[in-house]
Amino acid sequence: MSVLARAVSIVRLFDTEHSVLGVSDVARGTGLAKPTVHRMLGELADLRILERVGTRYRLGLFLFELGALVPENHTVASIARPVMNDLRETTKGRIHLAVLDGTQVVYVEIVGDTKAAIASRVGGRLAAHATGVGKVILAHSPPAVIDAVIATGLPRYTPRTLHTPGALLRELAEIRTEGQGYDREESHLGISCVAAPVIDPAGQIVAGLSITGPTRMIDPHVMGLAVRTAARTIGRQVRSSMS
Amino acid sequence: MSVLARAVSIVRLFDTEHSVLGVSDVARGTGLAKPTVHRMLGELADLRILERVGTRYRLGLFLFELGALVPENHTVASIARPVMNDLRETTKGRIHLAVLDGTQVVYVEIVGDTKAAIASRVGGRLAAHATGVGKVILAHSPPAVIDAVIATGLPRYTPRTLHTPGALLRELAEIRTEGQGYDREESHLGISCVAAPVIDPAGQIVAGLSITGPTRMIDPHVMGLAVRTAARTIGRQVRSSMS
DNA sequence: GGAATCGTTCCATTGAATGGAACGATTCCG
DNA sequence: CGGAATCGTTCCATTCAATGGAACGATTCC
Repeated sequence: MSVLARAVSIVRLFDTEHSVLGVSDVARGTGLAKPTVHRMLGELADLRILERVGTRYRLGLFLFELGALVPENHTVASIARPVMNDLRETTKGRIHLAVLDGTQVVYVEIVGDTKAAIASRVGGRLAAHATGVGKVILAHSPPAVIDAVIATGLPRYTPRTLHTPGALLRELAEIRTEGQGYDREESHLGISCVAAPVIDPAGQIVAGLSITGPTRMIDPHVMGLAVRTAARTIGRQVRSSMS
Repeated sequence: MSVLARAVSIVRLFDTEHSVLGVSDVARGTGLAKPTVHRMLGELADLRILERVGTRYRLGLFLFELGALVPENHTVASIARPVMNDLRETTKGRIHLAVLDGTQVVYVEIVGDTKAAIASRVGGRLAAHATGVGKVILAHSPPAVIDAVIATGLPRYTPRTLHTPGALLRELAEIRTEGQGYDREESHLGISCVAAPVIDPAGQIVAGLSITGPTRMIDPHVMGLAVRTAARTIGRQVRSSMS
C-alpha cells in the first residue's frame, strides 16, 4: 500500500462525528501499526494537512484553503451564490447547489437555515437517484452515468424513493420534457424540493439547483419557474471548462 | 524528501491563476523528475485529490469535501453565517470573518459582493498586521504570537501600513481599550474596515469579524457598535474547542 | 493501586519509490 | 508543410524512505 493511500485513509477518518482523533483511534480505523500512524500524523501536521491538539489531531486549515480553490467551489459556487441568495429571499426555501460525483451528489453550496430538519451539509453527499438535484443532473447525463447509478441497486431512503430502473428512467424522461424535477420525500420523509439543471453555454450539465423545504411549503407550479430561471442565470455565467 | 512532502509540493502549485496543470508544468514547479510527477499525479487522481482533465490535472472534489469538514469552516463559519448575513443587510458592507494562522489571517467566510474592488477571497490569506481582523486577533493573542508577527519585518502593502513594532503595539493597546479595530487603507488603498474580536465563552480569541468597503462608506462610529455586537453574538455560540 | 490503554522511541529490515533514458504524440514556428 | 521543441508516457536497475515489532513511560479507568 502506497504512502499516499495510507495518508488518505487516515484523513478520511475525520468527519462531522469524529473531528478529533488520537494515534490509537487512527491505528484502529486504518489497520496501520501505531508507530506508522504516529510518524504519519506528525508528518501530516508538519505539512499543515492536520493540526495537532494536545496529543490528538484534527483537520488543518490548509485543507480549507485547498477546498476553497477546487473549481466547483471557486467558480461554480461563487457564481451561483448571489442568485441563490435572491432565490432564498423570494421563496423562503433552502436552496441547494450540488454536483454529481460518481453515483452521488455533493452539495457545493447551501443557502438558508442550516438548522432545519433537512440533513444536507455543504461538502456532504447523497445518492443521486434519491434527490431532486441528482435526478435533474442524471436527466442530462450520458447513458453510462445513468447505468452506473442503476448498478448501485437504487437503495431506498424512504418508502417513496424510486428503486426500480423503470421508475427512474421514466422519471428522467419526464424531467427532460418538463425541464424540472422533484424530490417527493424520496430522501427524507416530510421534505420535498423542486430542482432545475444548471447547464453551461456549451450545453454541458454542470450542477443541479433546488428549492427545498417541508412538503407543505413547496409549491412545484409556482416555484418551478423561479428555480429554472435561477438555474439558467447561473448556467449562462459558468464557463464550459472549470479551469 | 518524503512522499507526502512531494505530494503537498505538487498540490500547492494549484491556485486561482493556475487551476489546470500538466506533467511538465508540475515538474518545473516542483523540481521533481517527470516520471516521478507522472506517477504521482496519477496516484493523486486515483485518490480523488486531483482530477484528470484530458492530459492535465485540477484540484479534485475530495479536497472540497475535506475543506468543508475543517472546524474553522464547519463550526465557526457555519455559526457566523446568519449573523454575517444580517450585518451585510444592515450595513451594506462586505463582511469578513478570518482566523489567524501563523502570522497571516485566512478568510473563512465572506458575505457581500465578491466582485468589488476588495481583493479578499475565502481561503485567501493576508498579513495579520495589515488587516483589521488581523489586528483585533493580535490584540487578544499571547505576546509570542505578536512577536512572531513583528519578526516578519512588518512589510508595507500601502504607505499607510503600520510597519514599526512601536506603532503596531500602540495600535493593539488602543484596540484593547476601545474594543474594536480598523484597517485605514493599510492593506489596500481606498479600502477601509471596522473590526471586532470573536471571543468564545472560555475567553479565547477565535476569529476577527469586519465590515469592509470603500473608505467613504465606512463610518467607524456608527458601524463599530454593530460589528462588536455581531462578534459577541457569534462568540457566544462558538464552543471553546473547535472539536 | 493495579490493569488497561495511551502516545512515543528505536532500528533492522523491506519494498515502495526514484529518475535517467528512451519513446511516440502533439504543438509550434519558420 | 516539415522539422524542432516539448509534451506525456513507459521501463527498470537502484536506492533509501518507510515499516512495524518490541519495548517503554505516561495517563486513564475501574
